[in-house]
Amino acid sequence: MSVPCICTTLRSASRRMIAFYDETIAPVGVNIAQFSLMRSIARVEPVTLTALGRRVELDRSTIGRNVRVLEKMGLVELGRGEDQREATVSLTEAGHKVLEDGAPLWDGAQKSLDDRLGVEFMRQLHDALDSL
Amino acid sequence: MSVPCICTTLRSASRRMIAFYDETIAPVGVNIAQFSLMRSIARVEPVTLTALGRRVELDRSTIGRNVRVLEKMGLVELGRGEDQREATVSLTEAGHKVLEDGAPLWDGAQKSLDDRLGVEFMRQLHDALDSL
DNA sequence: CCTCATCGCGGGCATATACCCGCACCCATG
DNA sequence: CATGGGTGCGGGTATATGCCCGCGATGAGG
Repeated sequence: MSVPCICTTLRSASRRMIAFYDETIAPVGVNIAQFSLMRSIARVEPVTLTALGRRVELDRSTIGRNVRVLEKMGLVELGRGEDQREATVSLTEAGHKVLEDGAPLWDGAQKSLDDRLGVEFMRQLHDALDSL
Repeated sequence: MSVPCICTTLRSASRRMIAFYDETIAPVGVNIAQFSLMRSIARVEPVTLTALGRRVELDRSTIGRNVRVLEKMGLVELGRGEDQREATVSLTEAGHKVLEDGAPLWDGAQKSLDDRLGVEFMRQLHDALDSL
């Protein structure tokens, strides 16, 4: 009866981890969701909102809104694809700089978790979460 | 380099699991966050917002807002504690009914995951997430 | 009995996220 | 070349969540 469902446990763990990573990455001025999205953009820029959404498994409208916040921060710029319907996103120089500066912080967070819980454990957890 | 951090993986898994549970529990008219919160309330009602927040590790203001949504839905009712500052929450009859009706759905979701991934795997995953 | 630090809340602000609607654009078919 | 189905987006709506500020209630000291 008192056993919470895996969903609740997962949500809770997710919130804790987000807080941890947000704090870690804060010095460069973005949160982990933004940093993560920017990393995804960097891999395929320029990319349309829909394509990006499919890659990161987020609703297109979510991508659109999150990207607009990054645009206001001057970290990404929007453009037009050949297809006039498409809106494309690319990182600005400032955006690339944020990724560069954030990388060591991000690595540090990852490493501190690996140290605390073990690389093998983290790898297995990673695989387990992907299989859900 | 292409290895996403555990945080991203966790957030992604969390979103998928929320979608799955939301769909499962939808017939009773609430989402998994609300259902989960109501289960927590049921265990200790009546309870103050702050105390509830501490129990479920959510910010008090988040609790307040989420509870107000449930109140508008007629599933919980707010009251005053002896301490005039305190706002207390309890489930209404309708609220208890939702928990009752939702329980088998919730169990079904849990079971389908256990069947697909194995009880032992789920237990380990659960423990792993709690340790984060 | 009167401060003053503390505590509990509501409300403001910002982001993340999903779903739905309507508009504009593209292209294959007739 | 005209039309209609499909596609990409923006905007509206709603929930979840955190942080911060200010107000009112409490209670420990003086």
